[in-house]
Order: sequence, then structure tokens, then C-alpha cells
Amino acid sequence: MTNTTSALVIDDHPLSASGIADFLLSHCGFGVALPVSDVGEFWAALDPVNPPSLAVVDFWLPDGASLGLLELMKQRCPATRLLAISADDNAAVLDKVRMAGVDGFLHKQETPDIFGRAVAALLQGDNWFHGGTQSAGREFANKELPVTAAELGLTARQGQVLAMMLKGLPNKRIALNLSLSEQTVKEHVSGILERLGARNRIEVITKLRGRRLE
Amino acid sequence: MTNTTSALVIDDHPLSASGIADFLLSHCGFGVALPVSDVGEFWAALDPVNPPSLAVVDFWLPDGASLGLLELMKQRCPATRLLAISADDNAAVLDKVRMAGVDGFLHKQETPDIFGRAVAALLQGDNWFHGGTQSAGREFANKELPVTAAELGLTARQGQVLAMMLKGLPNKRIALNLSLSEQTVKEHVSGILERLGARNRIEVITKLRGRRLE
DNA sequence: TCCAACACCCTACTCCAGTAGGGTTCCGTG
DNA sequence: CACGGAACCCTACTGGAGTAGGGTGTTGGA
Repeated sequence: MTNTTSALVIDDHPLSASGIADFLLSHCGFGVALPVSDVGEFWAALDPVNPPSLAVVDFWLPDGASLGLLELMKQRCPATRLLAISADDNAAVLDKVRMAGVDGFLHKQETPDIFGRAVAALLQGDNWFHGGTQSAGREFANKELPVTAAELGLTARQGQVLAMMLKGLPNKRIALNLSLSEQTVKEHVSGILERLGARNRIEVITKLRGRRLE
Repeated sequence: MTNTTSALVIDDHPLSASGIADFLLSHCGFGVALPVSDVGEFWAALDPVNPPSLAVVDFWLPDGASLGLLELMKQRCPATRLLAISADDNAAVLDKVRMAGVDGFLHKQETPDIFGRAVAALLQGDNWFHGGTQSAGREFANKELPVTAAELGLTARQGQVLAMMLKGLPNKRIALNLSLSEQTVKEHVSGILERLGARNRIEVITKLRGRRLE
């Protein structure tokens, strides 16, 4: 291939990074999409001579490293399109990444469809900052909501239960799978609902649509 | 023609049936691929003297007719390879179709690539029962293929109700939105569940995860 | 004209989800 | 040691989901 489109994806959750990379490969026509999960790896994977067409950067890297990374990236590889992603919709985040010079911003929760359109827009040379328009029907997004169970403020057990809830399993089956009583499962479910600000399991499933635990 | 490979495809959603038939013609080297959408049509199209090489049978035919059809087919045309397809990944379905004597089983959501490989395996005389693995690498990508209500065999009203169900709305709100009684909504929901072969709305949501209506 | 399908409404029932309020162990921290 | 938190179990209750079985009115095809 003379002109394969390539991408670099950095997210501190490796599964998240590789999920996005896979999506770029399978649905956005990328020939190369390398997932990395820390900053060192990122710079190591970057070839300054032949920079990637796109870099996808999670905003919530440890120590707030993403802003510095984005600015440096803009200097070193101005030809590379920069797409920032984040798990929350704080308006301040949007301003910060804009200042850092990114070309687009997206929520992690956005549908694959929109993600694909944002990528296409960036490759065309357009920008993508439609993040603010979301805001309908997501009352539990005021805090950071990363992909892993522990970072949702859930205990390990609650994480296991949540994973099965998202598969659509009823309490009785979750109980059997974990060798618990149905009542105990209900307690965990109640804890999850309270934590996530949902009224019932259906709200949990629809709001976390397209995500996976751990 | 002396030796064209022929197939019969039965699915109660005509669009689905003809889509599969087209694929067999264009990608699997079939000379004939006849789509039918009900059991009567199926037997009418079947030529016992010169049986097709392959029969593709949707598991969720109305009234659960598929099991009987599969068994009868196995008796009458033992030379015809039988491929069962289903929209859900219930393990019980897999057991049932195996008991009925099919040669292969697949999810409808499977990629065309895998579908093609399954067909090739069957024509070679091999079996294909990889349903359990359910392709781990695509939670982010999956399918944003919009599905129309008609494609699922639903009435217009059921389509509207389903759209709201997928958003996580409870019956009462759907009723208010459509200016109906809650009871009527329940009727539509029951119809949807029967049509899609689901036990409750949670199964519907998890099975159609990531898809859009119309 | 009759019948089937669809949309609509109702009561009454069962079953599951989720809450409330009681309790027990175990473990880590002040 | 005493306390809090997590995990575990229980009964008893409310409310929504879904089924069963009754009904009406409209439409379109045999």
C-alpha cells in the first residue's frame, strides 16, 4: 500500500484503546491503528518522519498528561489530525482541548455512528465540536464515568453484577452464576442503581449502551 | 445446467430472505438461490427430485414452525445441507436445532465473511456450530445498521413502541407519548416480544443493542 | 358478505424488580 | 477494642411487566 491511513489511539484503559483502534480498522478504512495505554508508549510508537493521519487521545490520562501531549503533538506533527475523547461532558474540558489545538472532540459514550462521522470529518480537514449538544437524558454524567467498574465507584462484587446486568441477565441467573441468593443480588443491584443515579436496570442498560465492564 | 449449486432460503422477513439469497448468489457461487417467506411457499418451491444443495432456515418462523420444517427436511432431502440462523444467542436454540438435525447454526448478526465461511464449510460436508463464541472484538463497533420495523415483521404501531422501548421508556411513558392506554401499549409490547422471540423487554434491548429503528 | 388483521380499550391475575428493615460475618483502621 | 464498610442472608412489601381473556371499531381481501 502506498497510502494507507494510519492512526494512534491512546487511552489508559487498554480495552477501550484497542476497541477504538479496532473500530477505525474495521469501519473507517484505516490500514493501521495502534492502541497504546500510556504516554511513553505513545511517543515510542510515533514515527515523526511518517506521522499518523489521526491521533485519538483520551482526555483523562493520569496526571492530566493529555493536555501537554496534545500541545506537543500539534507542534511536532501538525499534519496529524487530533481527536480528543472524554467520558464526561464538562464544558471546561471542551475549552481546554480547544486551546490545546485539537481538531475534534467527542464523548466516549457517543454512538459508533457519530464516532465514525467525526473521524471522517477530521480526515476531510473539517473540525468536529458537537459535544455540547448532547446533554439530553443523561443525568448521571456530572462526574467522571470511565469504563472500568472500580472507577464508577462500584465495589468488585457490584462490578461483576453490573457486567451481567448489561448482558440482560435477570437477578435469579446472576445469583446462580455467582452462587449467591437472589436477595443478595438485589442488594448489589440497588447499590449500583443508587451509584449510577438510575431508577431501574433498564435505565442502566440503555445509558451504558455499547460499553463493557473491565 | 448440469451442476449449478442451488439454495432455498426461508425467513419470514422477506427482505432478510432475499438479502441472504442475494449474498449466496453473488459471494458463494450459487447458481440459484430462492428466497421464500412462509412454510407453504417453502414446500412448494422444493423439488424433491432435484433437491437444493443448501437450505437456510430462520429459527424464528411464526408458530415455531422451523423445528418441524427442519426435521421433515432432513427426512425428505437428506442430501441437502441445513443451515439454521437466528437473531438471538440463546443456548437453548442451539440445542434445539442440533436435535433437529441441522448441519450448521449461525447468528443473523454475524459478519458476511463468517456467513460465507459457514456456507463453504457446509458445502464441503463439514458442520458449523461456532455460535457460542459470538465474536468478542466488536463491542464498540457492532452494527449501526438501521433496522426498519417492517424488516422485523412488525406493524407500524409496534415499530413506534419498539423505538421507545429501546430508549428505556417504561410502558406508562410510552402510553403518554402515543396517547394510548397503558394496556394497549402492553399488547403491542407482547406482540413485539413474540415476534422477536424475546421473553421480556430487557432481552429485546440487549439483543438489538446498538441498532436504530428506521 | 364474511372473515382476518390491526388498533384500541378493559379487568384480573402472576411474576419479577426493587425497597425497607431486620440480621450475621469478616476485615482494616483509628 | 470499637467502629465502619463490604458481603452475605432473611421476610415482607410496593409497583411495573407481561399474560389471559374479555370486548369494540375499522379496513381490505376472498
